[in-house]
Amino acid sequence: MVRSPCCFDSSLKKGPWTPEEDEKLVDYINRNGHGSWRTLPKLAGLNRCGKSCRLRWTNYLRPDIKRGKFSEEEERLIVNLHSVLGNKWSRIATHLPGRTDNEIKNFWNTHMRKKLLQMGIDPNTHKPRADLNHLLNLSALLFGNLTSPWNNIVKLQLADATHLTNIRLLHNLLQQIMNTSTFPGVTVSAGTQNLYPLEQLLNKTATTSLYTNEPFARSEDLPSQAPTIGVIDNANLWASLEGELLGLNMENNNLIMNSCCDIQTGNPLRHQLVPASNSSSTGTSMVNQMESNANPLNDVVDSWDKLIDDDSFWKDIQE
DNA sequence: AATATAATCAACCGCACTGAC
DNA sequence: AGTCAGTGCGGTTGATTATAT
Repeated sequence: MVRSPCCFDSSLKKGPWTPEEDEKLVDYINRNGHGSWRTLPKLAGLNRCGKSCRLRWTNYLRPDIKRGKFSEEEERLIVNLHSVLGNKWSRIATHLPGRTDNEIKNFWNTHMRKKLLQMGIDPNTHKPRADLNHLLNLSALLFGNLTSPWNNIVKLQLADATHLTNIRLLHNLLQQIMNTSTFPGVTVSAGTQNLYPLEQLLNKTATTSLYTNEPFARSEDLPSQAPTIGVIDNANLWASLEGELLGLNMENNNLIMNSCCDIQTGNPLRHQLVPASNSSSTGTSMVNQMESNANPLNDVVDSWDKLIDDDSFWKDIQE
């Protein structure tokens, strides 16, 4: 189509609006409504193109605009919405009363992108960052070791797990590991058996028995299940896995993640998060237990989507 | 205090979409 | 069905402000 001629009219003013111009625009719209944006500037006595007037009004002068810092709740909502809708700023804005698409876009590009990157999350895909260097750096967060190949349980210990970011990094790291049968950039010794991915990461060598003589972990061999995925049953420790992902605080200082895996496929069968003081236990309390043929950590990531308890939101994304 | 660099965000540009004719 | 005006949207720019050196 032919572009609006006002865009080429060099006699029209551009750049920042003066208070006088703002006043003229607000006065006019309050008295008459905006009507046709193209004709508005002339009627309002403004030497601007209609587009500029519309932008100024919708992004700045509208009376219902909420200004100031984004709340944590708004931040969470933006991340969740963005994970589903992508860069659909105007649609995201419909879920944040008083915020404009432009404001949300700016906020995303200047704050949230950076924040997610620091958390090890790709802001475009909302999945763990794939670059190897980052993942290798994460390994520095992990200490402890691989133990008990015989009972097929891998233990990780995370120092100072009070730091939410570390927990998220751990989740993301594990997801990356579970999705990777051959860890990128790490030499795998010749032979028919893959190294257990976690061991590759930590540059340890697998014992033969882990891969050849070990019975598969079977669900019936494992402790009984907690009924709901993601719910940890000790409220004093942790409200829920979902809550953790959305920023609730953890109060314990050390966690053990027990990960029971199918030794043939490497797929995790379930995970337990238990405080370090209970590390000797493989019991069922204080536990996030999962059983799934799919990667349960995918469920963790997917749960972000499910956290939006808003009918209009779901209607929106089904469109 | 002066300067350089980074962060912020209002505003612009141009393409896409919609509805009237 | 095609054209066009009006409007919406998302990416980008660049002026301003904040922070670091």
